[in-house]
Amino acid sequence: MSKHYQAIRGMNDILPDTIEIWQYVEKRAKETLDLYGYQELRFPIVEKTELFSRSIGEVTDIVEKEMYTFDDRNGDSLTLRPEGTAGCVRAGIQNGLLHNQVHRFWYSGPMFRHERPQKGRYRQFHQIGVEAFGLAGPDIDAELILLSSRFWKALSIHHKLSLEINTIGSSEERTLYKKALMEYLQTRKNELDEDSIRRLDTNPLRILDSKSEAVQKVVAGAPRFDDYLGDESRVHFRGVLSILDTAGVKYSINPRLVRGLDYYSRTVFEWTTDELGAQGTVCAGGRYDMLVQQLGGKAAPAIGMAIGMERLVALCDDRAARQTAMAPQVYVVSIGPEAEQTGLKIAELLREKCVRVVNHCGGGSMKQQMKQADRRGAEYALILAQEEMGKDVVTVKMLRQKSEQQQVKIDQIVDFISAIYSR
RNA sequence: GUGAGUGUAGCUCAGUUGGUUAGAGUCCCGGAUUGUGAUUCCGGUGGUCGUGGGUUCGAUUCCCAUCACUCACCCCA
Repeated sequence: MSKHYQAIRGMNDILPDTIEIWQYVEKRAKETLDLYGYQELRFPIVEKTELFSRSIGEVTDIVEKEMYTFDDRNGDSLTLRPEGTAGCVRAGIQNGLLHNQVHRFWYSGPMFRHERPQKGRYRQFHQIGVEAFGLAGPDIDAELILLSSRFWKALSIHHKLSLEINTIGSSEERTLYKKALMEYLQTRKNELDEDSIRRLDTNPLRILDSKSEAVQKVVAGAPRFDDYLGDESRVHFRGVLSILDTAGVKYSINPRLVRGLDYYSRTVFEWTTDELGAQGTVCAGGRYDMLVQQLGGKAAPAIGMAIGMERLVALCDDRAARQTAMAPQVYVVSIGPEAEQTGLKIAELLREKCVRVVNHCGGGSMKQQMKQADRRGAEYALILAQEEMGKDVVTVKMLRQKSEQQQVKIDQIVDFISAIYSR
């Protein structure tokens, strides 16, 4: 046991049993994204380390201690992507897609962060990322939220999620506010807990969100971000909310909602659930108007969101997913070399007619083969053995309900079965 | 990185106040059913009790260390 190889901590195998739910979720995702005209994009899992440290922020936890970083053979520092936006923007710039253009993109795939695993948090996890470039108005912010909301409905988990939204203003407004906040907190430093004191230097905004009651008392008297918000940011935020109101999307404004990554500005939002323990954020996003320019492109407004697949899958009812499962329609049971050959031929002809057929391989008794047919969830067993070979027939047995099995001439069996499955 | 909990058959779990052959269900294989699955009945395969060390006449059980998993903190999707 201990000598067996084990998967890397926090990196999971997804087996056929649960892959059904993944495929169901992925299918609904693509359908929804198609409805809004978002185009899929694929880019590498590895990028230059600098791309991530510059875009995510040097002093964030992700960059400081969570990245899988290694040296390439030529000495370049490379990193397994901890999130998708940086790579997406890099790909967009490199291929000239973000120059005075409007684009709506999505992508999906694994991300890597070296964190202590727990429920809903893994070292290799999967995200669906959605990004829109070249649009500055509140309408695109709202569109992303509407899109996500429609996605939850498509998965029938709408009732399990609630939307929190906030604005964190422009980076100038945030810098001013951060300074005021830090000055205030310094004066009451002795009332803060250890975590909060550490955050004073790294991420003071996070202190607003502290779970400690004592810290919350301090926070209550802190300067309010609202007072630092400029007119443009204010109007933008109101614009987003008004579209959500018109569309009937419920939300709650959470003034303490702060995103962890440096590049966010203005609108930020999160869809959360209380069914997943401590990691309740299923989808989160926000605007990042400065990032494209910061990474060397021509300045372009942008907004994006990321959906955590593992968390989403955990929320989905697996019964819904199983309805789309692809059990074989026909299982071919054959005994003897002649029957095996005939069975193989019939299986191929049926596949020609788009019938899903599993051909029993490896021989064995009829009992064993029938057992496998049942196991695989097949609807029909086609039995070919000595008796059938002598009479040029195939025995057709319905496995999912009680009915008399019947024999069909070999030259008619393909039409017989494909007639059942043609609509 | 910090803390708590849990490691017994492929899987889900009992159990041993420290005592000689470690149990059940499930799965797999065989038989009842020499050509028929799912149900039922009978039998069988399968375990260095996570790993290493200590205490003891004797450790799966107690102690220490270590590894893994789980949950929470932190952080985040």
